[in-house]
Amino acid sequence: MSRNSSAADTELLGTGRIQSVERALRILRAFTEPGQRLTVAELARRLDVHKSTASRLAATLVSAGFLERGGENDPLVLGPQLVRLGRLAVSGRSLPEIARPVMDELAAQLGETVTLSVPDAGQALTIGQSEGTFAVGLQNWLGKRAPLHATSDGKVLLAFGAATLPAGELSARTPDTIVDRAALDAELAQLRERGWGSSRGDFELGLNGVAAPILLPDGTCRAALCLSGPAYRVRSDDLAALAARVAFAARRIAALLDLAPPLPDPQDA
Amino acid sequence: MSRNSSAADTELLGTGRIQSVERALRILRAFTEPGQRLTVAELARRLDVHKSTASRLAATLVSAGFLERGGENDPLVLGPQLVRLGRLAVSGRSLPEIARPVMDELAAQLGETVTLSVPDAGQALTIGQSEGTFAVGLQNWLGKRAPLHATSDGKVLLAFGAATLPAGELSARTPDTIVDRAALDAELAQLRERGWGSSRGDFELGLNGVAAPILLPDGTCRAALCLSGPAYRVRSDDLAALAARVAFAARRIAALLDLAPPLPDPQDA
DNA sequence: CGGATGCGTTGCGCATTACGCGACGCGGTG
DNA sequence: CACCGCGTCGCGTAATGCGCAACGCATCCG
Repeated sequence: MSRNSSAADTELLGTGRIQSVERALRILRAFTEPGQRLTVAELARRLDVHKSTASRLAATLVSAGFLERGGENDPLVLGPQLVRLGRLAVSGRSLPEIARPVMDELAAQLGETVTLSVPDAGQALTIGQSEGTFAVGLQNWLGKRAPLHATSDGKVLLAFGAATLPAGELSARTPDTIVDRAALDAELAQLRERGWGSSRGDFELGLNGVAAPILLPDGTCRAALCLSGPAYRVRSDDLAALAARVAFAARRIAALLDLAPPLPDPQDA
Repeated sequence: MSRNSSAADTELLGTGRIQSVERALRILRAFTEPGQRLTVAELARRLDVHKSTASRLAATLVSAGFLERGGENDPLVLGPQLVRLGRLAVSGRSLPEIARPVMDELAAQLGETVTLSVPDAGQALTIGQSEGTFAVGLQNWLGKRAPLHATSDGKVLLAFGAATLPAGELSARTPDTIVDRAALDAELAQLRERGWGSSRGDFELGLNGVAAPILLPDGTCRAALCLSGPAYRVRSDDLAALAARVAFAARRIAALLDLAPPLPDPQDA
């Protein structure tokens, strides 16, 4: 019998991996949209296996709570067990790991590169980056630092008290960099008011960006989520609209962070 | 060969379920604590299979991103794929489903019954319930309604604007029920201030409760999370401490809710 | 009304595949 | 250095999961 001899089965399974399990997991991974419903036949097509195989895989996943069906037959949705495990999986993961899926989604939707920064040694340290879809875009900035007063994310970190400006002169990266502390304070006040920060060529000419804070429930700022791209795509007129999307994603990440620890220490009443 | 002939394998697999997949999923379900790390040998023991089998199952789960290992070998933790799927799984689930795991955890920790209520027709409708561990406790209240002014969750819904009191006299469920509207308003104001509500025998003599709001990011109140029990266990002196736990769990649920929809509608810049 | 299409499930029989076994390499401990 | 426990890897076997096809059930349409 040739069984499932179809070409290379997408990714030929390496040493010591179990076929049926890989297929089951590929069923789970087939879900990409929230609230998505997939039929057995559809899954069979995607996995390139027989209906019956997909049916049995699905039945197994359902009985373990990883999938769920609305009625007796037909629609498959992600199950409650995944809610539980998702909650657990978030714990013990670092901020960039938690933020990654959301950042990827945002970068894919808007096409521009998204970065995640935290304060470090008086600068903004980039600890996460999701590439956009354009050929022209932000270089790899992971692990690099940028001045707080000349970037959108740096300004956010300043405005929300996550970072403080080192003493001394404010260096001028470009002619448009804000070097006057009073002017900077005014911009930070406005930033705090509207909830997001921007940068228009003040770090590098032709580079624009918007950033929003990732706020913990107690109001402290944990990091800044930033979207940047060339000024001819990330236009000044669009900054507000983009900022809304970035701020939304930032709140989503904050919500994920809030899930991290379980309920508080076990001391009863 | 007897293969894995060990007794009944916990739950004997029904019709058309796939053994290896079930085992793989049982590995995932073995994780119950946040940040938990399990070794291959430990998993083999729990599943009652040979080390090599557990190793192969784990390898498959790792290669699909459902598990992850710190170093080359050794520690297994839940993987990033579960973070992604957990986020998706939350979407399209109803509030009680989302809240369930958190409520169960709280009920198990404190021993008392936890309920979830939303406003409905001028009353508080209970849409979720996790039983406590004591023999004496709240009866099944699912689907039932209670007056807004005489319960802790009802007061929360009132105070946070999720519900409005129907016109007319406030009925006295017990001698301790607040029937004076001015007195009620005063209590609601205080409730809003401190963030949680209580009820001491004003719904039923001997029954105490504390409740906290489940607040959406925009500040609106979606539901109330309530813990209740007999007054000799849920003592007046302990209400504040209990309320802190309930409020914490409520915020956790709110965070889960905030994950529900994906990023906003696809309209680009 | 009934043939046709597409869905999901179940029984069957075969051989693929996943299993248990044991060997090996490693790291920590007495 | 022997010992233990860990994780992985070949091997050979047979148990198991697969494809096949038949069935029941909806929906659609001539």
